[in-house]
Amino acid sequence: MAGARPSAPASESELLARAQGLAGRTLGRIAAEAGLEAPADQKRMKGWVGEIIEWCLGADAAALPEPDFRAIGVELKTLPVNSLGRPAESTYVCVVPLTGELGEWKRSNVYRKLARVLWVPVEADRGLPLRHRRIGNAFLWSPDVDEEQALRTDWEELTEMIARDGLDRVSARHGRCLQIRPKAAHARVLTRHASPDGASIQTNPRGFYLRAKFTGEILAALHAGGVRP
DNA sequence: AGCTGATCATAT
DNA sequence: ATATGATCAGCT
Repeated sequence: MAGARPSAPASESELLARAQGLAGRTLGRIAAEAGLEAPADQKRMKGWVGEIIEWCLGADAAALPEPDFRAIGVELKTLPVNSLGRPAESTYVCVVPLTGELGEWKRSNVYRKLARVLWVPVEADRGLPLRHRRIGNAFLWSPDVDEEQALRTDWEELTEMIARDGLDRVSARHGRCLQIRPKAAHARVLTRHASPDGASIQTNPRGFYLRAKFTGEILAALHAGGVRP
């Protein structure tokens, strides 16, 4: 790498200022500053956008089950947006725990991951090469009361459904803002899961995802001048 | 066009 | 295999 990785930000305002400093720049440009080149094969480097932004901002918890910015407890999420500025994809949150207790909402990984998020919109039209994609205006977010209620309701319903009917009865069609979808290298990857009757079975790992409709509403509230906590 | 199920890269 | 980072691809 040509450039040195920035140190971790010491505060939310420092992180936000850094992230907003990326607005309008292309991924090719910030990659060059890190001594990298944007991959030509964007179909294979699915996580590259998130990783380069993490690098630029000094995230220090990569590949750990913790917030990206450990000291200040902030999670970084890039938000792929189309030419209209609307989210083009769902947002992965975390894996669905398949063993152990159900727990309660406020102790769930979903709640903890989403408690404080730095959203970084990035252009993501499929025909646009990675190096030409521009970064948008980053913003800090926590769920407001309505959003948290909606997330909590989905989480509790999905969790109860798994316990009552089994994971294999839960599809991506369930959940208004939070959904469950496969999360693995491929469909043959299996992990252990306790079925409702107590038997241990093998199943494809799943993840919690935010629907694009939900993240789109977060963006819309911003543009409407909504005040956020 | 939107959505669901499947998939790709990397680190531990 | 499990977790991180996500987007792809095909069907409705």
